[in-house]
Amino acid sequence: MPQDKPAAKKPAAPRRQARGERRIAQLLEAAAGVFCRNGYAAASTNSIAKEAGVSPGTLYQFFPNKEAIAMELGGHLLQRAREMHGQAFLPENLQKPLPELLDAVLDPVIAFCCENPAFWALMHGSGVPGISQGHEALMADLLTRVQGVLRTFCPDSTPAELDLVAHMILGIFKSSLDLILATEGAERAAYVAELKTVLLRYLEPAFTATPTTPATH
Amino acid sequence: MPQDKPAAKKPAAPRRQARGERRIAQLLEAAAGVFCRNGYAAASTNSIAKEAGVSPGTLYQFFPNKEAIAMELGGHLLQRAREMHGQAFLPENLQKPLPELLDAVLDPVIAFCCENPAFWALMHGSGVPGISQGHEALMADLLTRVQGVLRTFCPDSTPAELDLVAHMILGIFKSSLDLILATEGAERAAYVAELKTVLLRYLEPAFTATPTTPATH
Amino acid sequence: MPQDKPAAKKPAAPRRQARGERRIAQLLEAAAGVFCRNGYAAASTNSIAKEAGVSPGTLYQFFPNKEAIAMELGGHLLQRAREMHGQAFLPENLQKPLPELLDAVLDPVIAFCCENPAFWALMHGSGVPGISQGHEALMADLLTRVQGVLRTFCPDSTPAELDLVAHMILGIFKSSLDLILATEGAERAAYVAELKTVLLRYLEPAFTATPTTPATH
Amino acid sequence: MPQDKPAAKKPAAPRRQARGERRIAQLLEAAAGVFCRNGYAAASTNSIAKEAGVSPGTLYQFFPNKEAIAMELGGHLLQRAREMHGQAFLPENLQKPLPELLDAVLDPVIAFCCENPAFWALMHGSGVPGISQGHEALMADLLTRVQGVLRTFCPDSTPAELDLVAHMILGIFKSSLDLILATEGAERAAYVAELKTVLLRYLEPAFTATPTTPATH
DNA sequence: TATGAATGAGTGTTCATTCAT
DNA sequence: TATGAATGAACACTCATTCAT
Repeated sequence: MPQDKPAAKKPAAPRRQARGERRIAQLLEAAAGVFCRNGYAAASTNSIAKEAGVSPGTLYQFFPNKEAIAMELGGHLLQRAREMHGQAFLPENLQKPLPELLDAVLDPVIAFCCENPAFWALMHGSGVPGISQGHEALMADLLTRVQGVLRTFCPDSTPAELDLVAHMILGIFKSSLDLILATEGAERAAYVAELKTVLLRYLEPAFTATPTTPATH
Repeated sequence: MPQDKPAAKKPAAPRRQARGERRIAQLLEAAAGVFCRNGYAAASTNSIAKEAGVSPGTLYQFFPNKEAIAMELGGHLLQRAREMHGQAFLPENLQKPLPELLDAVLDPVIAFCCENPAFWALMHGSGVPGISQGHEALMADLLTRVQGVLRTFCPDSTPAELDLVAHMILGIFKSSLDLILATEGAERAAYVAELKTVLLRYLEPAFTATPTTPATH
Repeated sequence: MPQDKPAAKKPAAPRRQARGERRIAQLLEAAAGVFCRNGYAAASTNSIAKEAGVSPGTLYQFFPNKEAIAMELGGHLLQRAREMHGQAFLPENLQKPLPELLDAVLDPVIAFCCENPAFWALMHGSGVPGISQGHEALMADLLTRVQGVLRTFCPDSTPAELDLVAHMILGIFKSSLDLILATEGAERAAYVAELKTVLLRYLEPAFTATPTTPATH
Repeated sequence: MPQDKPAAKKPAAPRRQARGERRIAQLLEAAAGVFCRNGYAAASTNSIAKEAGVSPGTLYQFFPNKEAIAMELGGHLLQRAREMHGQAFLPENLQKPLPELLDAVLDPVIAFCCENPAFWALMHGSGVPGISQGHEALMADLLTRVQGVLRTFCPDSTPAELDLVAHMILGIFKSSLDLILATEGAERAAYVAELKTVLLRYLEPAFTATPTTPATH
């Protein structure tokens, strides 16, 4: 994909685009704030423009419509989330015992969500098809990765079983994330720990049953 | 004045209201459908009226405003949900061993939510103060009940611990419900079973620790 | 006009119509109240029906539309007002000296307006063409009568002068009536007296200049 | 920062607003017309927008709601009316003999009302609280001023008498204004003259009784 | 006849989007 | 490029009027 990012060294007109890039970042930041506070549906493009300190017309110079803003924002975050998952699910992590594995996988993802609350706001019911698709793609990706991990420990499980368990894990993770994002400090840390406890206890039987003898539940 | 309102068999006036009652039911059903599909905010009163096959004016003959529709719908369901919880948490259930306890508590609640998908749609971010309050009250009630159960098994836990665990349980339940409601038939049953597995494994250590005489609070 | 009023002695079906007459009176009374409180424009037919204790459909069985209610009400009152004027402007009154003439003419009209506040409410800006016409006809009638009185005292005045003075008199009367209707008891009486003072002083020069030598202002 | 807002000659930004200012004037003019023709209540914002030749949305870019339009219109006019009263009731005017005093006070007020017919339309039953308050404040102010004038000429009157007479004067003025605004040219002039005659004759007795040293309140 | 449910055009207002400058 | 005025379809809601019973 050679035309994906202009390689940072084209001498022609990058100065012109610099302002545009800044504007876009400005607008996306404003959008993140407004989406976070009001949710996607209740966020008006005019209010995003105002938050960004520009006129509505300017906003539409960079984004064809409201959905595109959410897409761009969500896309960025999804991209970064995907990268994070790539790191979290490195083979070296997957060979650790379960508790360490959970730490290695969960901690960066939780940190990312805490630092980018708009991500979570957008993922939850933006109603934007593109976002939902992206979210679902991300979820599918995560699902695949989780299934991969599970498979290494329970190689005899049927795909349906793996899918089921992976969905449950993600569900537990998401609901815990709600609690985590709604709290701070020690309480937040307690929820993080509790999430790990839940997953540990849920998965322990399968994992400790020796990699050879997968648990059939 | 014995003929004022005594004849328990609908003497004269209610005949007129019969059509109205039917309309109200019709409108609530239509609203449930639209709320389910689009969420509360994106549901327009005109679309609800159209779905019910009546004109917007008719809708407003029975409901003073959009919020009232949600309140009526959500109120009924909240009420029934509360009743359900009352039955699910009967003392006789609470003395069963954990697996049976989970069955006794979860099954009716899950069944209720499956039969009333609009309930779940309304509870999630309707933005209607009355509904949100009702939902929070319901959640607080559930939380208290769950904590009560936990306390009988883990009488030494601190209130903060009980609160934490109760929140996690509810979170797990809610996220699983999303999966349950999104599926059908065997898959749904599998999710239900898996939810119980998760909770069982999560709570087993605490419950088996002290099968002592349950505290009566 | 033989079919105008059924002559009170037709044996056929007057019983049937009796209820209708009562309904009409009921509705008109309710309308008078609502018009008085809210004005014509802000009065809804439904609220009139409710005030009368009947359904909207019933109202429309007797009146083709909202305007007709105002017309009927205004018509009745206009009719009675006209009759009152007939009595107030009896020749015997017109020959009295000015103070007594003012008493004779003003007192019954003021009394009528105090007893029928809806009359005044309707006359002022109902916006109903028919009412406005009736009101204007009444005013024209009054104007003519006042001009007639003026002419007997100032026979040399031009029609334009008479018209001018008559309009002023009516204007003064109407604005005073607002004050009179807005007050009660002694204060109201004071306003009545003051109105007479104003008119007395305004008209005295013309009236006392002997009937033969009309004042030229 | 000397270039922040010093260059008293419209540096850059206000060019943009020029069109807006014109639109506001246009909309206010349209509103004045519609209010005049139909009254405030019956004037729809859409009809105002249409009269101004713009879309409803444009109207709402400059006014938050219908009431604000009336407030803007009425507020300006009330302000100017108050200023006019200030000039009309200058001490130098109040020491003139009654006929000149009436000219000095009435002429500018009448002229103002003739030039701004919307003022009168709005003052009469707009139902807008802000306007009604402003109108009542204006009337109270006028009342006080009139009472002040009266007191200088009739220092022995009781407050109740002054109030009564002042109310009558205002009432006469208002009803005459209706006639004045409903006519034009010579007829209008005749009504103006007649109004002065009425007030002159009404007040003469009191004023000629004691042309003593005016009280300074 | 009387009811009250039903209608639908209309109201004030919002907001994603476009356009003239 | 950036502005902010302009658009118009849509929304929540009202009310004079009609209709089925």
